[in-house]
Amino acid sequence: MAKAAASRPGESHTPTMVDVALRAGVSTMTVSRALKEGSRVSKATREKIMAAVNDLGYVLDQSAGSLSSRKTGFVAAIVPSINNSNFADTARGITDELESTGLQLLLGYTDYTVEKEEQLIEAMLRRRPEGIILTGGAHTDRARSLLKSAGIPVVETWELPAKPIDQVVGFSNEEAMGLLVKTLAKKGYRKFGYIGGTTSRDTRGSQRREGFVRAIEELGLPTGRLVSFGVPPISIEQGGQAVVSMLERWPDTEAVLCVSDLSAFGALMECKRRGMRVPQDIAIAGFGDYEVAAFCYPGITTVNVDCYGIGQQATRRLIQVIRGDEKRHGQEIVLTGYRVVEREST
Amino acid sequence: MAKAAASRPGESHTPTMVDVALRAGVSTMTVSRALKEGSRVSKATREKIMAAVNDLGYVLDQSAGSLSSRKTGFVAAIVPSINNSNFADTARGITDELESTGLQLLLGYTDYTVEKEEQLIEAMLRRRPEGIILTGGAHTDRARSLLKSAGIPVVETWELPAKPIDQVVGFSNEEAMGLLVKTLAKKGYRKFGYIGGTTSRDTRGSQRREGFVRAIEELGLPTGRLVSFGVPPISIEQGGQAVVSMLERWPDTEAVLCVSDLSAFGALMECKRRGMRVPQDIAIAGFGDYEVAAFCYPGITTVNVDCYGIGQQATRRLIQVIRGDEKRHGQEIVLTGYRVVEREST
DNA sequence: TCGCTAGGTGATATCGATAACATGGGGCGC
DNA sequence: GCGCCCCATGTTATCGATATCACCTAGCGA
Repeated sequence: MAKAAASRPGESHTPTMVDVALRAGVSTMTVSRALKEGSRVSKATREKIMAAVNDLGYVLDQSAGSLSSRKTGFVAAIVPSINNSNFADTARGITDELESTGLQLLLGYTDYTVEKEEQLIEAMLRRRPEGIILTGGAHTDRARSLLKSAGIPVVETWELPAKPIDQVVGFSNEEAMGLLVKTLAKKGYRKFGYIGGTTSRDTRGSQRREGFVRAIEELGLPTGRLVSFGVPPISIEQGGQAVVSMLERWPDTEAVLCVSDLSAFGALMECKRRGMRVPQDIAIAGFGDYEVAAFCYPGITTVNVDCYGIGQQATRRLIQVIRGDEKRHGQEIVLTGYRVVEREST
Repeated sequence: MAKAAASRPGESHTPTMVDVALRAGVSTMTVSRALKEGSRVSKATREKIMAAVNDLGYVLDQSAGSLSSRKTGFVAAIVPSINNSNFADTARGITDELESTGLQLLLGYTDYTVEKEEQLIEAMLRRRPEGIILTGGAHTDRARSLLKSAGIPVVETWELPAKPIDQVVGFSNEEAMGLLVKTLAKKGYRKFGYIGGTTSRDTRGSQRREGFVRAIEELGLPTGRLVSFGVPPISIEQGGQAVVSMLERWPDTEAVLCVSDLSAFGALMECKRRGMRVPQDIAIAGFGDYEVAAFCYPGITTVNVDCYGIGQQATRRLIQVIRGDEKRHGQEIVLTGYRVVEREST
């Protein structure tokens, strides 16, 4: 009766499945089945087991379960920052979509650097997730190689990487920003300025800038009005400072496009503070359709991207592969929609 | 040599520690030690092992490690919503503080309901976290009992629960809102209104309302101007709608206090949209010191609470107990600071 | 009546790592 | 020169669950 020692009365330890099995008078295998839905255990037995579980306050140990079943039930997701509401929305899309599946999320933030991303990927792979969702297509070589040998489905999001690792759920930031430029050009604006961060750390930001530059060139409009300000992610405050610098250098700028709604909002508030009329004196537009852009006054023209849907769809793709519903046909790409939302600021 | 079968050439499987050990010509125990810093392995051996690790692309399996060491390296944290920047800041405080410790975060959202919290607690306890951080002091009985029998340190945050489970890192929402009222009363405002959500789901919101009501009574000011609007968390948009309803019912209201900066911002923008002057026609204040409150125009008077610090300190308390640096003396309470930040809106 | 099927349950062997103890070889003090 | 101790490493026994296969008992058709 060596095993029974585990349930020696008076000993206070976290109960295991053996304790439950002994108390219910069944084998651990039956307990295991009773606790997993969809397996065949007679009603009477299941009730006995549930009673024992409640009496003992037993909680299944998934670490142990993962080891023998070789399935951890984890999904990893890596976003640049959770303090950015666009990515927080994506994270929520992921979480909501995972909820019914019993999979659990491991979430990490890169602070917009590929080095931190690599560290996170390595740390998370130690937990043997069954799939992983990344933001963007920029990764270190080592990260790529780690992911490759992990042998799990990978979904890159929020961009359309030139060299996808596996699946992609995203959109072209370049095109989206180009569409915004064209929409505003149609309204008659001619002298466009752009506000973004200084480095290429934020690849989506860089792509938007490229989209801006290219669209301006295609339309034959005055070029070169680019203000870089601050390390990405560029904040509300920096948006305000950047617009000042824009107006000092190019006072006749008619429309300012910003890398995100946060900087656009900062720019807008700074202009209001200085008594400028928006859009009469200057038009302002952002990117991302943050809540603040919709409800501030004047409302900010922006590009709505389906943040929540990106998370949701990325997760669905992952689940399909994990559940084996689908043969893997690599490098599948899901395009998510975007649309320009015109508001009072332009 | 049965074990050697695991490294049979040509077989493609995820390498285990046995594979590394064989390749490096040492035992798995030595590999295990080499991969854990702070254990004594000779330099030569460690290099051989690292070479084997790199050759094979080996990644440690922590599920297995957790099982034998009986330490999972997980810390669980449960917040109402990650889409609220106050809680996102707390989450970041937790993450940052965990970074150097090798502990990994399991993050979950309750959507402001105790039922969902209970589910999350149960799901997370299956992963055997070494500690858990909760938001607030409202929990179901079952949640309390699950936590008790889990035998891990618990930190409740963001409030001062009447009946703490274990440790607490937070502040009195009631007092903080009271301080805001008193500060504004000192400036001469007399007719105060309050905007908050409709239900008690958001316990911090309820506490702030109580703090408001009590302060108004203590000061002998006109009472009763309370507008409840929307299911918590109340959004920017709802703040705008609520202020309209406030002004319809009590047009002579001098100062409107909102449960959070988001609703305050919505109220402010709605007033601007209607051409009202803030603070001359109406003063507006919020709670939480969100980024938007600092940089909108006019800036919103608010109560700054140390969101990031709450996460940081909660994590520190947890780590101290986990690391055993400290004997447990239950129900320790850490008060975090708050301060009124006066801006242009009042 | 027999055998066959299927549902319910149990016995055993792992999953991949680490704790705990065992071992062996050198350095150092007296 | 002897003995002790410490460092580096190996051996063995788990950690707590589940996959797999075996087994048993009804129920049912031929």
